[in-house]
Amino acid sequence: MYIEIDFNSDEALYVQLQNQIIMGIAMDLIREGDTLPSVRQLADTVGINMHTVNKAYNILKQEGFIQLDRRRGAVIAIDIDKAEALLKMKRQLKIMLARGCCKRISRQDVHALVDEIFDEYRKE
Amino acid sequence: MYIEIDFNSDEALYVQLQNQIIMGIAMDLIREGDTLPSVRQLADTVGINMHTVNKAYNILKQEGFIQLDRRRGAVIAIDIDKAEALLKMKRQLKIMLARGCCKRISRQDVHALVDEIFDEYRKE
DNA sequence: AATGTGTTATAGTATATCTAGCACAAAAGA
DNA sequence: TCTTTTGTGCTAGATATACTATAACACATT
Repeated sequence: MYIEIDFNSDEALYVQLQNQIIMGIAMDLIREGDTLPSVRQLADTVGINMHTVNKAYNILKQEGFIQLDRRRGAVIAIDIDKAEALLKMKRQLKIMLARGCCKRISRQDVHALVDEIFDEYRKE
Repeated sequence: MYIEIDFNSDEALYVQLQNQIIMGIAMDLIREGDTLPSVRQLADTVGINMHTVNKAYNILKQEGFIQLDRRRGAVIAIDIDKAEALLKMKRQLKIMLARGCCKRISRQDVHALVDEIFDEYRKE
């Protein structure tokens, strides 16, 4: 699994790390039980500071995507709190759809986008 | 149209202003041609600094939701660049759906959420 | 004993956010 | 005309966040 960082992005580095890892899980590039690189190793290969990686890992742990262990390092371990996840998604969708609505994006447009993206993710 | 600010939120004040105004447009509480309060007036009623309101207005202008005029103030004027809006939405959806996918949120769950939210917005 | 984990502490720099005050020109109202 | 209000531009300071840099710690593995 390759992780690419855009230093010119306005997104914080640790957020970019989070997103890449989460998308890696969704696309099945890494699975439950797989280990991520150590904080020092990932920091080296990406070219950023150890603490920035550590911050990303800690948030991922807090959000229930990985577990951190002194022996094994960072391990993919999804804590499925679907109700909580749905609430968060709804909050985000509310403002995203408001923006789209103003720009005349239809309900069908959104459904199409969702389907298109979902096709790249988990094949269940 | 009422605007409420949560000072305990982790969201920046100017972002909260943006979102409230955009949702106001989506819910048809304010329409094309309507004017928003002046920066000083809104700042007073909300209890924040003038420049914070000014920042929100300027971003809204840049994103094509309002026009700023010295005579009329801030006027709702949607610049419909649907293609651009779709691109932005897709970028956001990509990471949002990845998170949901990891938490076992199904395609149908998302469609239901989208419909539920859309019902509160523009009746076309 | 050496190495590799995550973890914590401290410090420094840079950027973002919010507030405050001032000045100016254009527009509106009395 | 006079006054007020408007958006705009500018500077400045306070606070928080982001990122980097070192260093050290506790634990497990080799």
